[in-house]
Amino acid sequence: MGRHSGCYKQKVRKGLWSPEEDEKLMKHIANYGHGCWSSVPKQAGLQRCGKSCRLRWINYLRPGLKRGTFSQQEENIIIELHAVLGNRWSQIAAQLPGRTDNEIKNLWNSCIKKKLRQRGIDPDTRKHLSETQVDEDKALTVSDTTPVSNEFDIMLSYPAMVSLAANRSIAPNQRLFQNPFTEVHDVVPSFRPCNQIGLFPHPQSSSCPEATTSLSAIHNQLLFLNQSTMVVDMNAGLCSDTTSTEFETNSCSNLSPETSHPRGCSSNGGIQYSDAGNTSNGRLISTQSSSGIELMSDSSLYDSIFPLSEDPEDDKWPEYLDGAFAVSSEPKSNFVWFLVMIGRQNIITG
DNA sequence: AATATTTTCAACCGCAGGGGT
DNA sequence: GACCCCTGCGGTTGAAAATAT
Repeated sequence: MGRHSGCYKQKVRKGLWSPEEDEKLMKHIANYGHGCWSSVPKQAGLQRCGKSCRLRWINYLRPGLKRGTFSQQEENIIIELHAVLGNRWSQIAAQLPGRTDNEIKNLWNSCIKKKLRQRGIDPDTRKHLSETQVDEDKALTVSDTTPVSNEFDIMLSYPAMVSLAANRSIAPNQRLFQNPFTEVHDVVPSFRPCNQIGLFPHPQSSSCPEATTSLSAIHNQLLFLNQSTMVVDMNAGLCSDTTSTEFETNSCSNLSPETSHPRGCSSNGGIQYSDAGNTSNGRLISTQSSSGIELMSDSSLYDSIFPLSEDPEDDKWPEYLDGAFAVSSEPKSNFVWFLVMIGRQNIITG
């Protein structure tokens, strides 16, 4: 099972692609499409295996690919999504149009990991590194004295916001996006990331405070979100009849429950959860199977996430969140928005 | 300017799942 | 159910480029 053919059957070129090879591949796909990748090299006159052609196309030749360095916002999104999805690069890439999973993986391994360590965060466990560990990392990269941007600081605390939202321990008019390692004690004294949630343990808050209320459905969702058992149909987005464009183009402050909440959607809205047995080797298995856990038994997920609120203050919530998700031109995925709205929901109902 | 070291990133590799037979 | 083929994913490698000495 699984042994890919082609590369073993004949002598194939390896290594970097020449411009001539690129041209052949592009011409072939432009004329005939890729069809079955295993037959592409032969048809295109390339001495490569189909797998190599596919990779070259996806990672380099495919139209619509962004080139160049990642923007700060893109980095932020990657950090957020990695906090929830882990090394599911393809799913992260699906939220960043024009970026490939390979690119994102490389960025994470070469750049973001380093930055996180320099901020005292273990990129793998998301736990705070000991002082000595931080010192070691800094010593290893002593040449890199560039201060981390404010935006980066802000986004480092985003997972904490999600965690915080789950604990319902912050009032709407409090600043949400603090650097958890420098300002949190002064500005948001009630900030208590909970290890039970586990997204962003505060260095001085190793124990989870007692639950202020019984676990809400949303809290449960957050627990799910933080586990490898989450299954999200990224392609479906949040709602079949609500395009991502709607989120991308609407100013957050204009988002009212009536006009923008995707009411009338199917109850799962493209998001399913499965039990732990539905993952394999850390991979997600998208499933509609009946074994999936239905999140809300008597109301839709959307009713929970996007409640009809009587409080006009509620609709200002997106404004509070703008600090982290500068609205506007940057693509804002439904999934990222989903995370934001989970936080919003908890605060509203908290 | 030459060399050593580090970083970046394109590409490879092996594995797993899906679909067809 | 077993086998084969194909695609897709994530970890890893290693050459090229950048930077330091």
